Amino acid sequence: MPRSFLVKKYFTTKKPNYSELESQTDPFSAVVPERYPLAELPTGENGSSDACYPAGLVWNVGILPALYTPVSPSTTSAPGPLDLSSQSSTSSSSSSEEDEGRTSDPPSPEPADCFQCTRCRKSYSGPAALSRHQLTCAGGGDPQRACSSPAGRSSAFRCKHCPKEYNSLGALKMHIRSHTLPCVCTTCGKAFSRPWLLRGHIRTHTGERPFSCPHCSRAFADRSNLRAHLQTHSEVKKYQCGACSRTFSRMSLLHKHTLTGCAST
DNA sequence: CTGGGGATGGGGCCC
DNA sequence: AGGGCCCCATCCCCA
Repeated sequence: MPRSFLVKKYFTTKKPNYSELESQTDPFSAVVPERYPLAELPTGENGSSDACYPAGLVWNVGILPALYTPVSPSTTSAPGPLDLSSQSSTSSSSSSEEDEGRTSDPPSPEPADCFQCTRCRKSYSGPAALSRHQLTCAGGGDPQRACSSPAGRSSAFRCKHCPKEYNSLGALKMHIRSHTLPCVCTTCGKAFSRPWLLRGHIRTHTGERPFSCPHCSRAFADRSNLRAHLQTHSEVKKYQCGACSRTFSRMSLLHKHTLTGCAST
């Protein structure tokens, strides 16, 4: 089943009031227990502006139901592309090739994306999209691949915690959050790089499950998990074994299938 | 062993 | 320019 049921815009209303979550200089020292090791905290310019969660603030989950509406999938069931054999299982930073398989939207046989990044070779449909991409393009985020073009290589912004380099301060700041983990759960002290990650985590405490399956009674706290679940309702699943044509709801299952020995191989 | 759910991380894009 | 969201990917665990 294609994920044409995945309507892109579920949220028509605006988000939680993040002004509540303003600057806390060091949320970790008092809140985070030892069992949640944190990356080394940067001082000054990098750390302070990244804090998003004031000590003592507990998310008002009461506002969430109004913000998250259940998925209302379309009922289209045209079989989608299943050949995902080129997907990598190990790389979390998608390469340009992998990026083309990231979505199960029907592939355009002749991509209209004729604006190509000279660094990472990703294609975009318009100059604006390309321009936006190039603000943060570091060759896919992989330092090994970053801006290999001699002319294009600027690497003006380098993370001081790891080898990653970025071409914009904004991209670097976002990356640094993965080191500083400024968003701290006041319930358990676990820290996250982004507010929405924390929000999802807090649902594990509250039990809130705003994403309901339209085919059964199950509900999920996370949209991605609902999406994975919806695969289980589909007869033809997204990931197909190239050898035996058997389909799987998850790539990990397909991987297991191939590794443990597909009967057709 | 397989399939599925829970939880989480990160890049890209939209506003 | 930056915040926030979307989507994908992956790991872990359990039935």
